[in-house]
Amino acid sequence: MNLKDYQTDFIERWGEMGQRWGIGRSEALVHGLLYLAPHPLSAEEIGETLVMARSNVSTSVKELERWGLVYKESRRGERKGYYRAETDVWTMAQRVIAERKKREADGALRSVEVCLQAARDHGDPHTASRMEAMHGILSDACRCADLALGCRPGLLKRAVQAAGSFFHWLG
Amino acid sequence: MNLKDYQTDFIERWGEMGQRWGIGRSEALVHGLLYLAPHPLSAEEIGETLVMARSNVSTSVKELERWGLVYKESRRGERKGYYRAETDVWTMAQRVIAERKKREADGALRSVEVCLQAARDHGDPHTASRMEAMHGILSDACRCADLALGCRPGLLKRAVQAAGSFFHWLG
DNA sequence: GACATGTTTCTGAAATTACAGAAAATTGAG
DNA sequence: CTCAATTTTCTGTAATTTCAGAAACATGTC
Repeated sequence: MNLKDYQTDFIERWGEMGQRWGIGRSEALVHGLLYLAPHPLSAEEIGETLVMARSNVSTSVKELERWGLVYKESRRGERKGYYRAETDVWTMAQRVIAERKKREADGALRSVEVCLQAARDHGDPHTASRMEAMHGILSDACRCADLALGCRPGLLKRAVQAAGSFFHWLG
Repeated sequence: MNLKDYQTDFIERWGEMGQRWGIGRSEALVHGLLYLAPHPLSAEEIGETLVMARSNVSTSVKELERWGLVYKESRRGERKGYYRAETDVWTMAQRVIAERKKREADGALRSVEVCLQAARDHGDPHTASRMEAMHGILSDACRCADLALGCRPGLLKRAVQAAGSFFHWLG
């Protein structure tokens, strides 16, 4: 695929940002390209366009499929796979929230639970109370994330926009 | 400082988790220790307890101070500095939100704005519309974060807990 | 001023991660 | 089944990141 300068620019910046969002650089580049592409692209096209090894493209699209940010399409009479990005940004947001909750909150919550139990068993109220506080906020955050994940993207959008507008209105 | 096994366990798990939250491993270890510690600790005590070079402790506490997760205290008649962690978990949450918004959202928003302008200037409506969608959700997310950052920790707590309870009540 | 204590910056080594290319496996067509 | 087109896994190298220790820098005491 032939990219304009400003598209290349977007994709590269997206690659940078992706790393901060917990997506690998290569994956983010592929995602950026597919997000802009008007048609699904084959692995070969992706690799050529981004000057990236095929193996790397393969790993990246697979990971993006796991996130739910990219879909593979097959065309009859062709064995080549074509990839397209999820283009609904609120659905994308849910996919990212889901993945990050799993990585960042669920694990932490379980760890704190284990340690909290140990602190209680050893009769250490100070340590236990610190851990309780941490446990409390982590489980609140998880419930909040589940709330965002349990609704249709359109509802999430309205909720977030309502909250934002309210804030804007406050000053 | 002498740690119990379950405290060491917590600190190590915290070190692991911290990395996923955008805090370096060493920094997270130091933070975990200070969060559990009943008294402020000196750099030396921190280094000894965690078996970590002084230089590393210095860098870590400085970075944690920058996040607003750790405070330095001086005692009169002593030149040694003592460090204590912020222990209010909702204040901690705000500090983390603030830092991550800065890293993850603000930069992305500016990048997308630049690219969107370029796409419009080149008369490319498809690319522009994709970028507009992305710009929209990023600015909504920023407003939402500002909402969480602009209130006292107690209010944030109530809001998040209310949202969570509502979800819980839904099933 | 000289000295001691505590802190920060610099530097290089070790560990980790990212990725291109090669090799292996899979899949569909005929 | 056989062959060729794709995809995936494996492997070694390059780049990045992390961090201990050394050196430089501050700060306070006498």
